[in-house]
Amino acid sequence: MSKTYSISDLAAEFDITTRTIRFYEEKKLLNPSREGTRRIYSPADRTRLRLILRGKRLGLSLDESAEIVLMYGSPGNNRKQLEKLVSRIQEKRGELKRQQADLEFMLMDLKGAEEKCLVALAEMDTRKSSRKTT
Amino acid sequence: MSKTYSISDLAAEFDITTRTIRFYEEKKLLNPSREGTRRIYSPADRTRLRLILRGKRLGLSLDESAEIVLMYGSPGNNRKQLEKLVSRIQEKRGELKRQQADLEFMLMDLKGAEEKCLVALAEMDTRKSSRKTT
DNA sequence: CTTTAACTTTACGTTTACGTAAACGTAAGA
DNA sequence: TCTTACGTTTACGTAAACGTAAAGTTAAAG
Repeated sequence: MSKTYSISDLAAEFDITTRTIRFYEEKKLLNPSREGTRRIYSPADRTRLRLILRGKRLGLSLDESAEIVLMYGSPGNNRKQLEKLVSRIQEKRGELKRQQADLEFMLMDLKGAEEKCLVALAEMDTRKSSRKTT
Repeated sequence: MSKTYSISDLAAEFDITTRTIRFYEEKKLLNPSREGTRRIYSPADRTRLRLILRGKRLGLSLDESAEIVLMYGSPGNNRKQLEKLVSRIQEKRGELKRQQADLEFMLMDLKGAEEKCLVALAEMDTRKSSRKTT
Protein backbone atom coordinates (compact mmCIF):
# COMPACT_ATOMS: atom_id res chain seq x y z
CA MET A 1 0.00 0.00 0.00
CA SER A 2 2.87 2.38 0.65
CA LYS A 3 4.54 4.25 -2.14
CA THR A 4 6.55 2.46 -4.77
CA TYR A 5 8.94 3.62 -7.46
CA SER A 6 9.87 2.55 -10.94
CA ILE A 7 13.50 2.27 -11.95
CA SER A 8 13.35 5.49 -13.90
CA ASP A 9 11.69 7.27 -10.98
CA LEU A 10 14.73 6.55 -8.88
CA ALA A 11 17.12 7.25 -11.73
CA ALA A 12 15.56 10.68 -12.18
CA GLU A 13 15.43 11.44 -8.46
CA PHE A 14 19.07 10.60 -7.84
CA ASP A 15 20.36 11.71 -11.24
CA ILE A 16 21.85 8.39 -12.21
CA THR A 17 21.11 6.02 -15.09
CA THR A 18 18.90 2.96 -14.96
CA ARG A 19 21.97 1.02 -15.97
CA THR A 20 23.60 2.07 -12.72
CA ILE A 21 20.62 0.89 -10.69
CA ARG A 22 20.54 -2.47 -12.46
CA PHE A 23 24.25 -2.76 -11.92
CA TYR A 24 23.81 -2.25 -8.19
CA GLU A 25 21.23 -5.00 -8.19
CA GLU A 26 23.61 -7.29 -10.04
CA LYS A 27 26.13 -6.57 -7.29
CA LYS A 28 23.51 -7.49 -4.66
CA LEU A 29 23.26 -3.96 -3.33
CA LEU A 30 19.57 -3.81 -4.14
CA ASN A 31 16.88 -6.42 -4.38
CA PRO A 32 13.61 -4.89 -5.58
CA SER A 33 10.44 -6.92 -5.92
CA ARG A 34 8.97 -7.61 -9.32
CA GLU A 35 5.65 -7.00 -10.95
CA GLY A 36 5.90 -9.48 -13.78
CA THR A 37 9.32 -8.68 -15.16
CA ARG A 38 9.40 -5.08 -13.97
CA ARG A 39 11.29 -3.86 -10.96
CA ILE A 40 9.28 -2.28 -8.17
CA TYR A 41 11.17 -0.29 -5.56
CA SER A 42 9.90 0.22 -2.03
CA PRO A 43 10.75 3.21 0.17
CA ALA A 44 13.25 0.93 1.90
CA ASP A 45 14.91 0.18 -1.44
CA ARG A 46 15.02 3.89 -2.12
CA THR A 47 16.68 4.55 1.22
CA ARG A 48 19.21 1.85 0.54
CA LEU A 49 20.05 3.44 -2.76
CA ARG A 50 20.45 6.83 -1.13
CA LEU A 51 22.86 5.38 1.41
CA ILE A 52 24.87 3.66 -1.29
CA LEU A 53 25.18 6.88 -3.23
CA ARG A 54 26.19 8.72 -0.09
CA GLY A 55 28.94 6.17 0.37
CA LYS A 56 30.00 6.71 -3.21
CA ARG A 57 30.26 10.45 -2.71
CA LEU A 58 32.55 9.74 0.20
CA GLY A 59 34.81 7.71 -2.04
CA LEU A 60 33.81 4.27 -0.83
CA SER A 61 33.78 1.35 -3.25
CA LEU A 62 30.44 -0.29 -3.85
CA ASP A 63 31.51 -3.24 -1.77
CA GLU A 64 32.40 -0.95 1.12
CA SER A 65 29.12 0.86 0.75
CA ALA A 66 27.31 -2.44 0.74
CA GLU A 67 29.04 -3.49 3.92
CA ILE A 68 28.19 -0.26 5.67
CA VAL A 69 24.58 -0.36 4.60
CA LEU A 70 24.41 -3.86 6.00
CA MET A 71 25.76 -2.56 9.29
CA TYR A 72 22.79 -0.26 9.64
CA GLY A 73 20.47 -3.23 9.47
CA SER A 74 19.41 -5.78 12.05
CA PRO A 75 22.42 -6.70 14.17
CA GLY A 76 21.63 -10.41 14.28
CA ASN A 77 21.56 -12.36 17.54
CA ASN A 78 24.76 -14.34 17.67
CA ARG A 79 27.18 -12.96 20.25
CA LYS A 80 30.34 -13.63 18.23
CA GLN A 81 28.83 -11.99 15.18
CA LEU A 82 27.72 -9.00 17.21
CA GLU A 83 31.15 -8.47 18.67
CA LYS A 84 32.75 -8.74 15.27
CA LEU A 85 30.24 -6.27 13.86
CA VAL A 86 31.00 -3.79 16.62
CA SER A 87 34.68 -3.93 15.89
CA ARG A 88 34.08 -3.55 12.15
CA ILE A 89 31.91 -0.54 12.86
CA GLN A 90 34.56 0.96 15.08
CA GLU A 91 37.16 0.42 12.36
CA LYS A 92 35.00 2.17 9.81
CA ARG A 93 34.30 4.99 12.20
CA GLY A 94 38.00 5.40 12.74
CA GLU A 95 38.63 5.60 9.01
CA LEU A 96 35.86 8.11 8.57
CA LYS A 97 37.19 10.26 11.36
CA ARG A 98 40.59 10.29 9.72
CA GLN A 99 38.87 11.23 6.52
CA GLN A 100 37.11 14.00 8.36
CA ALA A 101 40.47 15.37 9.44
CA ASP A 102 41.78 15.16 5.88
CA LEU A 103 38.74 17.01 4.71
CA GLU A 104 39.20 19.81 7.18
CA PHE A 105 42.82 20.24 6.16
CA MET A 106 41.89 20.41 2.52
CA LEU A 107 39.17 22.92 3.25
CA MET A 108 41.63 25.06 5.16
CA ASP A 109 44.17 24.87 2.36
CA LEU A 110 41.59 25.84 -0.22
CA LYS A 111 40.37 28.67 1.95
CA GLY A 112 43.94 29.91 2.15
CA ALA A 113 44.33 29.63 -1.60
CA GLU A 114 41.10 31.49 -2.15
CA GLU A 115 42.14 34.31 0.15
CA LYS A 116 45.47 34.57 -1.60
CA CYS A 117 43.63 35.03 -4.87
CA LEU A 118 41.27 37.59 -3.44
CA VAL A 119 44.14 39.57 -2.00
CA ALA A 120 45.86 39.51 -5.38
CA LEU A 121 42.68 40.75 -7.04
CA ALA A 122 42.25 43.50 -4.45
CA GLU A 123 45.84 44.50 -5.08
CA MET A 124 45.07 44.90 -8.76
CA ASP A 125 42.09 47.11 -7.96
CA THR A 126 44.10 49.27 -5.61
CA ARG A 127 46.79 49.89 -8.18
CA LYS A 128 44.25 50.76 -10.84
CA SER A 129 42.44 53.30 -8.71
CA SER A 130 45.68 54.77 -7.39
CA ARG A 131 46.79 55.23 -10.95
CA LYS A 132 43.57 57.12 -11.59
CA THR A 133 43.90 59.33 -8.55
CA THR A 134 47.64 59.97 -8.89
CA MET B 1 71.43 21.08 -0.71
CA SER B 2 68.18 20.35 1.06
CA LYS B 3 66.99 16.84 1.60
CA THR B 4 66.10 14.60 -1.30
CA TYR B 5 64.34 11.26 -1.60
CA SER B 6 64.56 8.22 -3.81
CA ILE B 7 61.47 6.71 -5.31
CA SER B 8 61.53 3.86 -2.83
CA ASP B 9 61.99 6.27 0.07
CA LEU B 10 58.68 7.85 -0.81
CA ALA B 11 57.06 4.52 -1.58
CA ALA B 12 58.02 3.27 1.87
CA GLU B 13 57.00 6.46 3.64
CA PHE B 14 53.55 6.59 2.09
CA ASP B 15 53.03 2.86 1.83
CA ILE B 16 52.49 2.78 -1.90
CA THR B 17 54.41 1.07 -4.70
CA THR B 18 57.02 2.65 -6.91
CA ARG B 19 54.74 1.79 -9.80
CA THR B 20 52.16 4.11 -8.34
CA ILE B 21 54.65 6.94 -8.07
CA ARG B 22 55.81 6.47 -11.64
CA PHE B 23 52.22 6.33 -12.73
CA TYR B 24 51.55 9.68 -11.09
CA GLU B 25 54.50 11.11 -12.96
CA GLU B 26 53.17 9.71 -16.20
CA LYS B 27 49.93 11.53 -15.45
CA LYS B 28 51.90 14.75 -14.85
CA LEU B 29 51.12 14.86 -11.17
CA LEU B 30 54.80 14.75 -10.28
CA ASN B 31 57.89 15.93 -12.06
CA PRO B 32 61.00 14.96 -10.12
CA SER B 33 64.45 15.94 -11.27
CA ARG B 34 66.87 13.32 -12.48
CA GLU B 35 70.34 12.29 -11.54
CA GLY B 36 71.28 10.49 -14.72
CA THR B 37 68.29 8.27 -15.23
CA ARG B 38 67.23 8.10 -11.60
CA ARG B 39 64.41 10.11 -10.11
CA ILE B 40 65.30 12.53 -7.34
CA TYR B 41 62.46 13.89 -5.25
CA SER B 42 62.63 17.25 -3.47
CA PRO B 43 60.70 18.09 -0.31
CA ALA B 44 58.29 19.96 -2.59
CA ASP B 45 57.74 16.81 -4.64
CA ARG B 46 57.14 14.93 -1.44
CA THR B 47 54.57 17.45 -0.30
CA ARG B 48 52.84 17.25 -3.65
CA LEU B 49 52.63 13.50 -3.33
CA ARG B 50 51.20 13.79 0.15
CA LEU B 51 48.53 16.16 -1.08
CA ILE B 52 47.66 13.87 -3.96
CA LEU B 53 47.26 10.95 -1.61
CA ARG B 54 45.14 13.03 0.71
CA GLY B 55 42.89 13.78 -2.23
CA LYS B 56 42.71 10.09 -3.02
CA ARG B 57 41.66 9.25 0.50
CA LEU B 58 38.85 11.74 0.07
CA GLY B 59 37.67 9.93 -3.02
CA LEU B 60 38.95 12.41 -5.59
CA SER B 61 40.18 11.18 -8.93
CA LEU B 62 43.80 11.81 -9.75
CA ASP B 63 42.79 14.53 -12.17
CA GLU B 64 40.77 16.25 -9.48
CA SER B 65 43.62 15.90 -7.04
CA ALA B 66 45.96 17.37 -9.63
CA GLU B 67 43.68 20.33 -10.14
CA ILE B 68 43.43 21.03 -6.44
CA VAL B 69 47.15 20.73 -5.89
CA LEU B 70 47.61 23.26 -8.68
CA MET B 71 45.20 25.59 -6.90
CA TYR B 72 47.49 25.68 -3.89
CA GLY B 73 50.29 26.95 -6.10
CA SER B 74 51.10 30.40 -7.45
CA PRO B 75 47.87 32.09 -8.49
CA GLY B 76 49.33 33.62 -11.66
CA ASN B 77 48.87 37.28 -12.51
CA ASN B 78 46.18 37.45 -15.14
CA ARG B 79 42.96 38.90 -13.80
CA LYS B 80 40.63 36.67 -15.81
CA GLN B 81 42.56 33.59 -14.75
CA LEU B 82 42.51 34.69 -11.14
CA GLU B 83 38.77 35.18 -11.14
CA LYS B 84 38.21 31.84 -12.75
CA LEU B 85 40.48 30.19 -10.22
CA VAL B 86 38.57 31.76 -7.36
CA SER B 87 35.30 30.41 -8.66
CA ARG B 88 36.79 26.96 -9.21
CA ILE B 89 38.09 27.02 -5.66
CA GLN B 90 34.71 28.05 -4.35
CA GLU B 91 33.07 25.22 -6.30
CA LYS B 92 35.46 22.69 -4.84
CA ARG B 93 34.96 24.08 -1.37
CA GLY B 94 31.23 23.72 -1.82
CA GLU B 95 31.59 20.10 -2.86
CA LEU B 96 33.86 19.38 0.05
CA LYS B 97 31.44 20.98 2.48
CA ARG B 98 28.65 18.80 1.14
CA GLN B 99 30.96 15.84 1.55
CA GLN B 100 31.61 16.96 5.11
CA ALA B 101 27.89 16.85 5.77
CA ASP B 102 27.62 13.37 4.22
CA LEU B 103 30.46 12.25 6.40
CA GLU B 104 28.83 13.50 9.55
CA PHE B 105 25.60 11.73 8.70
CA MET B 106 27.41 8.50 8.07
CA LEU B 107 29.32 8.84 11.32
CA MET B 108 26.09 9.41 13.17
CA ASP B 109 24.44 6.42 11.54
CA LEU B 110 27.38 4.21 12.38
CA LYS B 111 27.44 5.48 15.91
CA GLY B 112 23.77 4.57 16.19
CA ALA B 113 24.43 1.13 14.76
CA GLU B 114 27.28 0.62 17.19
CA GLU B 115 25.16 1.59 20.16
CA LYS B 116 22.43 -0.74 19.04
CA CYS B 117 24.94 -3.56 19.00
CA LEU B 118 26.32 -2.65 22.40
CA VAL B 119 22.84 -2.54 23.88
CA ALA B 120 22.10 -5.96 22.42
CA LEU B 121 25.32 -7.29 23.92
CA ALA B 122 24.53 -5.75 27.30
CA GLU B 123 21.10 -7.34 27.10
CA MET B 124 22.70 -10.74 26.63
CA ASP B 125 24.92 -10.18 29.67
CA THR B 126 21.98 -9.11 31.79
CA ARG B 127 19.99 -12.20 30.94
CA LYS B 128 22.91 -14.44 31.67
CA SER B 129 23.62 -13.01 35.11
CA SER B 130 19.92 -12.89 36.01
CA ARG B 131 19.70 -16.57 35.15
CA LYS B 132 22.56 -17.17 37.56
CA THR B 133 21.03 -15.14 40.38
CA THR B 134 17.47 -16.40 39.94
C1' DC C 1 84.96 -9.38 -11.49
C1' DT C 2 80.64 -10.86 -10.26
C1' DT C 3 76.71 -10.75 -7.52
C1' DT C 4 73.08 -8.15 -5.50
C1' DA C 5 69.99 -4.36 -4.78
C1' DA C 6 67.79 -0.67 -6.54
C1' DC C 7 66.66 1.62 -10.39
C1' DT C 8 64.98 2.11 -15.37
C1' DT C 9 61.50 1.55 -19.58
C1' DT C 10 58.01 -0.97 -22.08
C1' DA C 11 53.96 -3.24 -22.31
C1' DC C 12 50.23 -6.25 -21.49
C1' DG C 13 46.78 -7.62 -17.65
C1' DT C 14 43.19 -6.65 -14.06
C1' DT C 15 39.47 -4.65 -11.26
C1' DT C 16 35.81 -1.38 -10.64
C1' DA C 17 31.94 0.96 -12.20
C1' DC C 18 29.51 1.67 -15.23
C1' DG C 19 28.39 3.08 -20.95
C1' DT C 20 26.37 1.58 -25.01
C1' DA C 21 24.09 -1.10 -28.28
C1' DA C 22 21.27 -4.95 -29.77
C1' DA C 23 17.11 -7.35 -29.62
C1' DC C 24 13.00 -8.04 -27.50
C1' DG C 25 8.31 -7.50 -24.39
C1' DT C 26 4.26 -4.64 -22.87
C1' DA C 27 0.95 -1.15 -22.19
C1' DA C 28 -1.22 3.17 -23.41
C1' DG C 29 -2.61 6.64 -26.72
C1' DA C 30 -3.55 8.57 -31.70
C1' DT D 1 -3.29 -1.27 -35.45
C1' DC D 2 0.73 1.34 -35.32
C1' DT D 3 3.67 4.13 -32.83
C1' DT D 4 5.76 5.69 -28.66
C1' DA D 5 7.47 5.16 -24.15
C1' DC D 6 9.24 2.45 -20.90
C1' DG D 7 10.82 -1.76 -19.47
C1' DT D 8 13.68 -6.20 -19.92
C1' DT D 9 18.16 -9.29 -20.71
C1' DT D 10 22.60 -10.15 -22.78
C1' DA D 11 26.92 -8.79 -23.92
C1' DC D 12 30.78 -6.33 -25.50
C1' DG D 13 33.32 -1.74 -24.65
C1' DT D 14 35.77 1.68 -21.79
C1' DA D 15 38.26 4.83 -18.48
C1' DA D 16 40.79 5.00 -14.24
C1' DA D 17 44.31 3.33 -11.38
C1' DC D 18 47.24 0.68 -10.87
C1' DG D 19 49.55 -4.76 -10.90
C1' DT D 20 52.82 -7.59 -12.89
C1' DA D 21 56.30 -9.36 -15.72
C1' DA D 22 60.16 -8.83 -18.92
C1' DA D 23 64.50 -7.09 -19.99
C1' DG D 24 67.97 -4.04 -19.26
C1' DT D 25 71.19 -0.34 -16.50
C1' DT D 26 74.09 1.17 -12.54
C1' DA D 27 76.44 1.35 -8.22
C1' DA D 28 78.12 -0.73 -4.22
C1' DA D 29 79.77 -4.72 -1.79
C1' DG D 30 82.10 -9.14 -1.45
